[in-house]
Amino acid sequence: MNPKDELPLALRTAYLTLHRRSDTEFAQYDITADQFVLLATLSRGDAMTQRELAARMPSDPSTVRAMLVLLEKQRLVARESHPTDGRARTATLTRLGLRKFQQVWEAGQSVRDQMVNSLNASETRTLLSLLQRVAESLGERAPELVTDRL
Amino acid sequence: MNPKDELPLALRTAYLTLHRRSDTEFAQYDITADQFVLLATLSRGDAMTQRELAARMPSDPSTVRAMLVLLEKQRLVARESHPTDGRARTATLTRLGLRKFQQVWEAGQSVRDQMVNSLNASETRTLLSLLQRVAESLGERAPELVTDRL
DNA sequence: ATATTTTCGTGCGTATACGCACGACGTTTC
DNA sequence: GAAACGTCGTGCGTATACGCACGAAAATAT
Repeated sequence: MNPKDELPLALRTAYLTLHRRSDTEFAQYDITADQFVLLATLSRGDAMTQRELAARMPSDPSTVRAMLVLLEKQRLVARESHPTDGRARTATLTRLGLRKFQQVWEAGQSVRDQMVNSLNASETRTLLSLLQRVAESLGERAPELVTDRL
Repeated sequence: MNPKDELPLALRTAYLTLHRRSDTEFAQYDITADQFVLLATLSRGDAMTQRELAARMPSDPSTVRAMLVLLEKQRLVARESHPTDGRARTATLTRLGLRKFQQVWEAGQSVRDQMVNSLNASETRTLLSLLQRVAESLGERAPELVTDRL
């Protein structure tokens, strides 16, 4: 078995393990791991359209909408109509949402610690960089048949 | 922002990107990326209990059950009662399921290629090894308060 | 200015991911 | 052998992940 062939499964395993671990850690704050990602994204650039938010997470716009509906019920985020674009709605953290995020960021510290406690600083940087490159190379459109001729 | 703090999001982004890419690639075979993982797991050790299958994927047993129900409808897997354990049911690839898996493995080649086309062989091995270590360190139980005393 | 095209959010359908509680069966203990 | 305990699969509930089709609004073309 080539390393190449194992890579997808290893990536899947690592992610799902992280996700489970995060979910259990955040459960005491009545928040899911994915909601944490959404809150974190909002906290680093408030008041963006749902689509922009989805692009940054990254996630599907319709998924983000469903999440926003739930988070809005909990008063953690607010959606307002966009000032200039009549189609769009912007999402922002409420004050409660910001507080919640700060709390949960603290709680997540233990997960991040546990995640890297088997890596040294240099390995952490390496892993980060390799993950980013993989995501980038996969993010590009599939190499479609050349259509220049048409 | 420390690399440590970005690592979880980078892992998430890389995995979700891979998952989306795989889903679109496998769609023409009427199969999802996760179903591919299940078939691949079965193909490397046929006739295991649902729980064993779940442990190897890795996934939740109840998730695996739902997937098996769907795959059984498509005649790709079969479930039989365990020969000795009256509780358990074993899952196996049908002949159709094996053929399907072989086809889809071919189709997945392009995804795996695209995934590593920005990495050289050494980097691929490094990434694989780092991912495995991260998964391992996260897989252990959360560092609970020591209970030796009790 | 009007017509075409693109973009935004919404709503619906399906598949995963997981937790939890239940009944059935196995294993262990006494 | 009977009772206690553990393990397997099932069924249900919730949250994500995504595709697709729709109407509304913006951007573009003519």
